[in-house]
Amino acid sequence: MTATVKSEQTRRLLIDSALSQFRTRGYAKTTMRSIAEAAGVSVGNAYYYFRSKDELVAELYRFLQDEHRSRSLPLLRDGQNLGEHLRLILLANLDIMGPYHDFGAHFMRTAMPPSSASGPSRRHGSGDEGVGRAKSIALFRQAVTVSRPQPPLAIRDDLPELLWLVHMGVTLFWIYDRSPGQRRSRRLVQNVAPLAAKLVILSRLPVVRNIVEDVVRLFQGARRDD
Amino acid sequence: MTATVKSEQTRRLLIDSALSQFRTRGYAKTTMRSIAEAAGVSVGNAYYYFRSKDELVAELYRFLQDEHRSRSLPLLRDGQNLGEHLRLILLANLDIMGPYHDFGAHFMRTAMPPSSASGPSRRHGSGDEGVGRAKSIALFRQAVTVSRPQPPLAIRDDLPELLWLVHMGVTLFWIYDRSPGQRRSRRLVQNVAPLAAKLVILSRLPVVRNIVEDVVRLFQGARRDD
DNA sequence: CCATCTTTTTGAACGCGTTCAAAAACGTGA
DNA sequence: TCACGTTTTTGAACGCGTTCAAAAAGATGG
Repeated sequence: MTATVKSEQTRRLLIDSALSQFRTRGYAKTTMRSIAEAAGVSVGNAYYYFRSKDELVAELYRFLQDEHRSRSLPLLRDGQNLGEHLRLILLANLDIMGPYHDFGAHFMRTAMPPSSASGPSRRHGSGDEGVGRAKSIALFRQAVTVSRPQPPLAIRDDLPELLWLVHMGVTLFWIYDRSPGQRRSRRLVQNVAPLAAKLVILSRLPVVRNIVEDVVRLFQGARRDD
Repeated sequence: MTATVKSEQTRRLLIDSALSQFRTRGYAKTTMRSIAEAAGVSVGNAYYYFRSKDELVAELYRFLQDEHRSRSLPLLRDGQNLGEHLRLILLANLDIMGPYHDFGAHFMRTAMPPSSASGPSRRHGSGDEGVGRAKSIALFRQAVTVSRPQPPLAIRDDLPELLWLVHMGVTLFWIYDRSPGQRRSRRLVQNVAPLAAKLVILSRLPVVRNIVEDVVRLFQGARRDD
C-alpha cells in the first residue's frame, strides 16, 4: 500500500468520525479529542490533516451542500414556474440544514470567499472562493432553465446568481433565526419565493429592469477585487 | 458606601478594562484573565458580573453604537437629499467599526433579537430585542425627517426600518468582507446609498410601490412571532 | 457587639482547541 | 540489508473560557 493511499485513508477516517459525531452530538459536544479517539489516532494527528476544527466543519458543509443538490434536482419539474422551483429549493435547504442550526456561524465562514489572499498552494485546504459557490449557482441555473415561462432575456444570464444571492440571504436569516424550529425562516421562504418570481416577471418593465440591473451591478461592484 | 454602589463600581471597572483592551489588543489577545487583572479583581469575579466574554463584547457594541449615533447626527443637513444622508451614515458606521473587524461575528450575536424566549428577569443581561435596534432605527427616522425632497407618503412610515435593514445588510457584508481595509464594503455603501434613494423616488410609481410594500410585508411576516 | 443571612470575591480546577519537539513509519537508492 | 531523507504519528504542554465550592465582606436585627 503506497503512502498516499494510507494517508488518504487516515484523512477519510477523520472526516467520517467527525461527521458522524457532528450529526449525533452536535458541534459543542464533538471535540477534537473525541473525533481523534473514534478515528483511532491522536489529537495531534488530526491537526496534521486539518488545520482546525472549523475545517472539519467545512467538510460537513460540503457534504450537506451535495445533499442539497441531489435532493433538489429531482424536485425540478419541466414547465413548473420559477417561484415554485425557488420555493422547493430553499425549503429543501432548510430541511437539510435544520438539524445543524448550531453550526450556523461556523458554516458562514466556510461559505464566504476569503477575498483574493492565500499564498501559493499549501498542504492544507484549497483557498476556494466560497465553498461550492459555483456548484450552488449551477443548481439555480438548472432551475431557471427548466422553468416556464422563461424569464425575460434581459436578466436571464444574471438570474442564477441573483437567486443564489437570495439563497444566501435566507441562509443568513436562518442562522440568526432563534424561533422554535426556525419557523420564521420557513415563512420567509414561502413569501420570498413568489416575490422573487414576481420581480422576474416585472423585470419586463423598463423601470423594474433598470432596478434589477442596478442591483446586479451593485453586487458585481462589491465583489470586484481592485 | 452602600453595597449597590460598590457593586456598580466593580462592574464599571470591568467594562472599562475590557473596552480599553479590546481597543488596543483586539478580541483574541484580550483574555478574561487580563481583563480581570487590569481591573484588579479575580477571573471568577468577572463572571459574577458578566456571564461570558461575549457579554463584555456586547458592551463594546453598545458603546460603538452610541458613538455612531452621536457622530452621525451632526452630519445630517436640513434639505440634503436622502441618498447622501444614507451614504454618510453608513460610511460613518464603517469608520467606527473599522478597527473592530475581527469582532464581527461576535457583534452579530448581540445585534440579533433572541426571538421571544428568555424567562423572567435574571441577574445578568436584559433580554433585549436586538441591542439598540430601536435607537438605530430612530437615527434613520431622523435622517428621513430632515431630507428633501420628502419621500412619498406611501412608504414614509416604513422607510426608517427599511433603511435600518439596508444598514444591517451592509454590516453583514462588512463582517464577512476580507478585502484589505474592507474596501469592498465602502464601495458597496457608495453604490447602495444612491440606489436606495432612487428606489424611494421610484416608489411613486405603482409598480415599484407595490414591490416595496411586498418587501415590507415580507420582513414583517418574518419577524412575526406566532 | 454578636449572630445570621445575603452579596461579593476568590482561586483552583475542568475541558477545550491548538501547538510542537521528538519519535516512529515509510520510501528510496546503493 | 542498510543508511538517509521525508512523511506521518504521538503525547505532553499551553493558554483559553468557564465553573464552583468555599471564603470574605457587608447588611440587618436584637
